[in-house]
Amino acid sequence: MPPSRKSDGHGGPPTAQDVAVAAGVSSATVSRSFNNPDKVAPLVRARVLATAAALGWMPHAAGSALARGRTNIAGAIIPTLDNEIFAAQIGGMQSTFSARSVTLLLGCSNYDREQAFKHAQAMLAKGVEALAIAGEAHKPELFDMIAARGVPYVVTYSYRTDSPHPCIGFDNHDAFYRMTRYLLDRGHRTIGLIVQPVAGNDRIEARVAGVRNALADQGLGLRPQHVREGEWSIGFGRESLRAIMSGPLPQPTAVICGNDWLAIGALLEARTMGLMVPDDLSITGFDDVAMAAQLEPGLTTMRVDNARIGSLAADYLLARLSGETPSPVPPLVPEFIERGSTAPPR
Amino acid sequence: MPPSRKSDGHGGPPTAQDVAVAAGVSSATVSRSFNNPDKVAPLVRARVLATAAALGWMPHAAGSALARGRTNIAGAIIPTLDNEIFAAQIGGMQSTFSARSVTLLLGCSNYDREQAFKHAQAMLAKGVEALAIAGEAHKPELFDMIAARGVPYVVTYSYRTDSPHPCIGFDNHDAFYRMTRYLLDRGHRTIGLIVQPVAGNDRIEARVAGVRNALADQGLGLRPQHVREGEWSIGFGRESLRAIMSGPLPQPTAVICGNDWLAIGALLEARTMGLMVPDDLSITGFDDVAMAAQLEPGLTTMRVDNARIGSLAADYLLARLSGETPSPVPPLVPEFIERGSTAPPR
DNA sequence: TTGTAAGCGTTATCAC
DNA sequence: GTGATAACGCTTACAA
Repeated sequence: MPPSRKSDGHGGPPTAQDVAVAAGVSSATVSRSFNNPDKVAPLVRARVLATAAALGWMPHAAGSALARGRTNIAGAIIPTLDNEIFAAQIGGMQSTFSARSVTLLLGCSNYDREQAFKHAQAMLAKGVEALAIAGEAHKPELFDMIAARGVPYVVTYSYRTDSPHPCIGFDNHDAFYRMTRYLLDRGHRTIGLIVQPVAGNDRIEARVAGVRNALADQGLGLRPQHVREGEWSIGFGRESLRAIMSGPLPQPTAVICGNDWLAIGALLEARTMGLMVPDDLSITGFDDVAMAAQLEPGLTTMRVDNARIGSLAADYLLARLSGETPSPVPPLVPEFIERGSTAPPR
Repeated sequence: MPPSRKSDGHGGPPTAQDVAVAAGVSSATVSRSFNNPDKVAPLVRARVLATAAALGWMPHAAGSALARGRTNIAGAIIPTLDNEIFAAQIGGMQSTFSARSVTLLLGCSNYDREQAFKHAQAMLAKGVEALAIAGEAHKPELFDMIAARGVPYVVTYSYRTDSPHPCIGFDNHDAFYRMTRYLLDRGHRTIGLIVQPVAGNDRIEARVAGVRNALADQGLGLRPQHVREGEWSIGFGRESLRAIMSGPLPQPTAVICGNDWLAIGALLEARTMGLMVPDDLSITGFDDVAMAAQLEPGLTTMRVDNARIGSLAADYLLARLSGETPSPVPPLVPEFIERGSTAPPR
């Protein structure tokens, strides 16, 4: 039988008080032995530590949170873990926080503002001391609530120079502007676009705007029949490419995809349709998933260090928690990766 | 300026006491208005709710945890979010917990027992009321500690009928036994194996044992030069297949892979080497990732509903928390998916 | 129906 | 160097 059950008078896990009586000291000394080791006689401390270990005591966080006014809990709200970019971000954040013994509360909004708000509320009630939130397309009440509690926060994945929020991420508009410019520079004039749902997703909105603006700068535009919006999946990529390439003329000589999975679908479908990539059609993705380099031809795409976004966010928040006023984190710059799926049009 | 800052006497977020004075009631009534609405006069309650909303009050979880002895926090420990199967599990768990307003604390062990133990310790200190732990290959102290605190827990992903732990997952041994039998039944006699690192991973260990036992039942075995163990990645799959197929004769007519990414690597490398799949070589995977169906030929694999593992685990733990003694959850059965990457040997 | 008051487990401020 | 003791914010008998 484990020593901590029933061996004390009151069931449940042992308290500092239990340790105190067992060690023949006061509960204050128990607390000090752990939090202010220098202020307690070495011998006494050794005894306290030993009995604490014997009883399997660990300080109950709720009590200490109340007394200290600190919880050592941070929260992260992301749309979904199904997307590996968010999974990687959480992984990076988790490990950075964990190194400073901050535990991470996780909430997934499923791209729903209401759920995101609920999670934020629950987390603030749990006393999170810092909050990382993916994207800035949220209910204003969410940010009001955070501000009202004075909890440091960051918005991840978005980055606009004129954003009212501290951002850690990259400029989605700029990334897709660059990608579009790359294609324009190679001579493409008719370009298609396959993207994730725009509604309530400021990152995708920015990407689409980036494409449109790059085209507009050359006096060009997207034809409606060349634009497809839907769930990011290989399947939707395939279906969209077929729709675009079997629609009315003129057909695009290049298709920009909102992420690699859409692009991989497009690439595979192009192959199925007997189109030569990149000669008949250039295709670009985003994220540089492992598969992007393995296809034949390889996928031209852009890479972002997602885990780094997470750890940068954690670093920033940790700095805020230690009272510092960290300088704004400069935007990450997605790395352009040119592979075989792009070329000048025939 | 938000109403909750400085408008009260003491800085920081408003407390139930602040709401109480503002509404002209006692703090007990504030608490009741939220937790026992029937026990308070409708008019008073309305007033309390209104002022609480006006002040932006929400109960501080640490206080209520202390008073109630309940935290409404659960913890999950997984190896890594980089693997989509764990990400999916956490997603399912998160959403089920969240529907019952339990928030989820996340810890990633990076396949390191020590880290897993540390996370468990930190989580217990935070007062998690339930714990889900991936796999059962952990320090015994971890389970002792959990038992000492009387916290309900489940082991996910593993399933052995004789496990001392409540398990929610599938029988890894059985799954790979079946897969091997499938190949044997089709006439394969020399089979290769490419798997993830076995050390400290009971699931992979079980998979390897499943393959070996199915072979042994036919008086066969794995030749050392046909077995490769390393990080799961397309790259390692490629490299391993090349090593196996360019090694000494006899070469295997089928290669079993520990997951789909290894198998996809093997498939691509086989193509590069000019081997015909499935005629020259059969290849199998595990997980049924989206890409598995898209390759040419499609990958024969097995599918597990990972999100379901997460939500079943959450359901089980929630039941335990409401004092029930849920009957053991039967093992999930991975669905066998036959595609073009397997055939009888030439 | 409502208020009073006693905890919950910890830490911090005092005295000693 | 150590021990009382008073918070911390909330819930819940128990009284009124």
